[in-house]
Amino acid sequence: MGIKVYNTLTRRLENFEPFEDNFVKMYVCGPTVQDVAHLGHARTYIAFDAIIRFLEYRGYRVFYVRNITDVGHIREESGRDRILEGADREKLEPMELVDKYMLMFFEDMDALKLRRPNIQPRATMHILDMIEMTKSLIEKGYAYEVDGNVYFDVSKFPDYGKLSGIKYEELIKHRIEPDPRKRNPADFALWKKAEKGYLLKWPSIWGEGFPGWHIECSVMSMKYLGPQIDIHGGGQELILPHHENEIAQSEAFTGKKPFVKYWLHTGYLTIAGEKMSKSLGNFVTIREVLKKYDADAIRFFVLSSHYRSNIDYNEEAIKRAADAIDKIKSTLRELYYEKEDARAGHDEMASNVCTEMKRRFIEAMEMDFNTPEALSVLHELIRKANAYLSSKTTTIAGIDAYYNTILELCNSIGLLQGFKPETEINNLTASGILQILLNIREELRKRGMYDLSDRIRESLKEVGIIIEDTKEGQRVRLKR
RNA sequence: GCCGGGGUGGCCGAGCAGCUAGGCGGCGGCCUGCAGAGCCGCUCUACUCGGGUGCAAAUCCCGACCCCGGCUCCA
Repeated sequence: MGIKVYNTLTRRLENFEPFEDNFVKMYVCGPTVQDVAHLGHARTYIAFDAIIRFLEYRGYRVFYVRNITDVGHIREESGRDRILEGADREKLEPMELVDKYMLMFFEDMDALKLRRPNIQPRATMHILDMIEMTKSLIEKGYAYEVDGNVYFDVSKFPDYGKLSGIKYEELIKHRIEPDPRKRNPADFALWKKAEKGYLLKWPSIWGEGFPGWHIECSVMSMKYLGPQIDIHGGGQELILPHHENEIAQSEAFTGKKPFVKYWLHTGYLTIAGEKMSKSLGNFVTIREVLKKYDADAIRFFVLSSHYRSNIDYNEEAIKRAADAIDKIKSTLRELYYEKEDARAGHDEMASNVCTEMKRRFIEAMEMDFNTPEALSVLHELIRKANAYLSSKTTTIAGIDAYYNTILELCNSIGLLQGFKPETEINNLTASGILQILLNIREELRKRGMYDLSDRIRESLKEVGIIIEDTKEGQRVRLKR
């Protein structure tokens, strides 16, 4: 059937067909590393991670670039630079600050078990490329220099607004006072002159300065992926002006359209209904959440909404996600245990159920990566697997079918990476002392000395080891 | 002001013309020494409001109301 994606550029669902067969060139806008990453960042990068993994699961090869923005960008209303503000705040050199938070960002991404990008280029390592591109845009007549600043002339690019749908009349009536040196209020900076005393600056033919915000993504995308790419992603707030400007610069520079075939944008992570953001101060950092919930729980939470919708973060929602993950693990564990007692032979029923569930899961994911629907199929599969276990008519083939299908589908969107009940269990039972306790407890239960056997169960629970009594004997697992 | 995206059962959240979404919570039953886990059933024909077009509308059209976001740094 093939994958369909919603393209912000056309505002409709399109068949996904990369420029080159099964090779996908993908760029996602990375963070400005001036502070600790929060759950809003996690939302976007997890969503794209699931998309990438699913594409790979379906046989695509994905070359993934995500940048690091380590050049400060001036906030027009305050005239201040975010990285310099951070450096002031923490009494660090600007590059020292950037290094610190970049490394922390990498740690967070790893802790969330995200597939690493093939390249994570830093803006500061591409200043020369940005200067070159800016020069070329001036030569081609798309940009002009005034007093050490270079602006892109929006009037020279008639396609401007095609991504965001903004109209020219709207564009020129800005809400904040535009720089009077611009020819047109809609023009945006490619290069800014550094005022005296400004720390982050580089020499150029226009004098000392620093690049405009948008140029870095154009440069790094084209440098590592070529003039035209398949997918460019980011949060919805980047559509205008960031992505709109990227299109203008890049297409003006190469003359090739489209710069990006499919534009994908994620919804916001909200908290109490409002967008989580640095400036509102209503953020929760990734590492804070990771102290209480693991990567799977956070991922499940994110994927239980569609990537284009907003998700509201609250304790209850993430708790539910963590419970859902536990439930899946518990079923996998049961399947693992049951395999020992299962009969040999074929199991057409089980295998048919698994094939059908897998088909429906893939179908949901192929429809613009509908993870909530895919997860509902996964839930159904779990329920069917549990019912199968209850039926007591299990075969090794049937157990394998359920076990492998569940794990395969989870892995296809990055859930339960590396999960192995056998190692989890072996590690536990490998402990000789635990085994002795279990043996004693079994004996006590045979003799009906439940007060003592329950005490052992309770005490082990206190140290994080859960014992569950079943007809087949005691089962052990670790508390979350 | 202009431009987007929304309003679905107690809560979360898919569906976007006809076919049980799913989860959580609650209730009842089964299983169990108890606990846990699980199974079965019910809660559940719910879709902001008012018109309209269809044999048929949560889904399409028109009009209200409300929420969130972009137009300023932002994933």
